[in-house]
Amino acid sequence: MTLPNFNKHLIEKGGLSEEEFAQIMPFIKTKTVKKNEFLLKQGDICSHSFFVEQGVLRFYSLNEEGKENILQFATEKWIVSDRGSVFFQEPSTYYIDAVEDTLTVMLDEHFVNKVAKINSNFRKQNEILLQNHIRHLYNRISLLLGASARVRYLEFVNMYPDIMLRVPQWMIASYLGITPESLSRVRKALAKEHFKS
Amino acid sequence: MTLPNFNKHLIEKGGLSEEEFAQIMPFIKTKTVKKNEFLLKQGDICSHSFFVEQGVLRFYSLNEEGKENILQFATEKWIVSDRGSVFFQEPSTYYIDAVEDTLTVMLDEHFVNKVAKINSNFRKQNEILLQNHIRHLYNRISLLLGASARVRYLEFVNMYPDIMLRVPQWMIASYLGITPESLSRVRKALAKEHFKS
DNA sequence: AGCACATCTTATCATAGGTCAATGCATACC
DNA sequence: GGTATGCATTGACCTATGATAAGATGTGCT
Repeated sequence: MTLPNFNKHLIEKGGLSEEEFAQIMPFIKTKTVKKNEFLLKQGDICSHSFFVEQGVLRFYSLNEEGKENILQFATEKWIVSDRGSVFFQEPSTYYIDAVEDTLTVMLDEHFVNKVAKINSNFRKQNEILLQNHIRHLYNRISLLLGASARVRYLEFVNMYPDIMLRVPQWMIASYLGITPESLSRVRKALAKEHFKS
Repeated sequence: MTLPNFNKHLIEKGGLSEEEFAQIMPFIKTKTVKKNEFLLKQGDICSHSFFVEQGVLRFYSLNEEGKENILQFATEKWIVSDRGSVFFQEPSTYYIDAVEDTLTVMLDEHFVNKVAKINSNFRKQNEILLQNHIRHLYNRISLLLGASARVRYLEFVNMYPDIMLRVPQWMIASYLGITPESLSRVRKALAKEHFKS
């Protein structure tokens, strides 16, 4: 099995050489999930992070009334995980399932350490990704605190034009914290304005 | 100058011994900010993280219309920072100022490395804090996506009863993503219900 | 081809929360 | 002691978004 995206990621973002990547390959496991199948359910202990080699995943929680709140999408070269659950070995309160048939690379809690032994830069590179992740989360919180549905949508389209095209609209609505109907209205209004000008 | 909270934090959460802590002390710098003074403004490069020894800080952004969105409060033993700005040495888009007169310990980007040299567990402990932080952010996003003002307020009170008592109500409203008037109404409704029962 | 099911749209109505303005309290300041 | 300032509350009104329900469109499955 060849994993071109995983390879690229570790080389470009992880700072590894081709040879170092080859050393890692024997240890890695992959997992395929079909559309709508789960990688993680509430109550499970999340034993791995999932690198998306090909496909789309979603990471979400359910509130008391059963409403889904989508926290994150992941397309190629993204990593999703309930980090808390992996790290602390506690039951997760989240779900991960596949939006499309997806091929993932399973990364266990020792993955970073193992790779760092091969190339010590990797730890640093990994920290960069973590810090960037936190930045994104702060940015997302800012938007949720202060911006209208319309602005949130525009930001989303701007930030993730690719995801726009691959996930159904009602999931985007969930990611934005609005109903599908509201998103439909927002889009209609935007289309109208655009047409006028 | 003695820093009992900083001491406790590094020993209890960082896993250091008293002796190791003593080794660190010579390198640390503190900074005092009066109420309403700034530690960071938009456009600055955030050169330090700030550990709160005594007092309360707030971390916020301003949107285009000048509305403040409070991302975080920090009381004793918390660390605030625009991590992205510290890490990547880029201008921040955030503000940090003092809600009360506050004594902080300034931690530069090498702090973790320096301490890790003295006690190698520290890196791990630090990662635990980071992971916990991410967990909190996810939880916050879930609430903002799916919960009413009332539920968000109740969660806040439950999670941070101490902060409740130390910051003005309009700041809590900002943290919750609602107006002070709305928060006042939510509180009124809750008080009424409580009285009935 | 035809049916079942998903998704998206549209319309109507309901409501949480925003906006604006006035009032009442504290507390700091002169 | 009096005045100014910041904060919380309240009321009247408004608006964005939610809820519900009914089509419209599309797409996979048999």
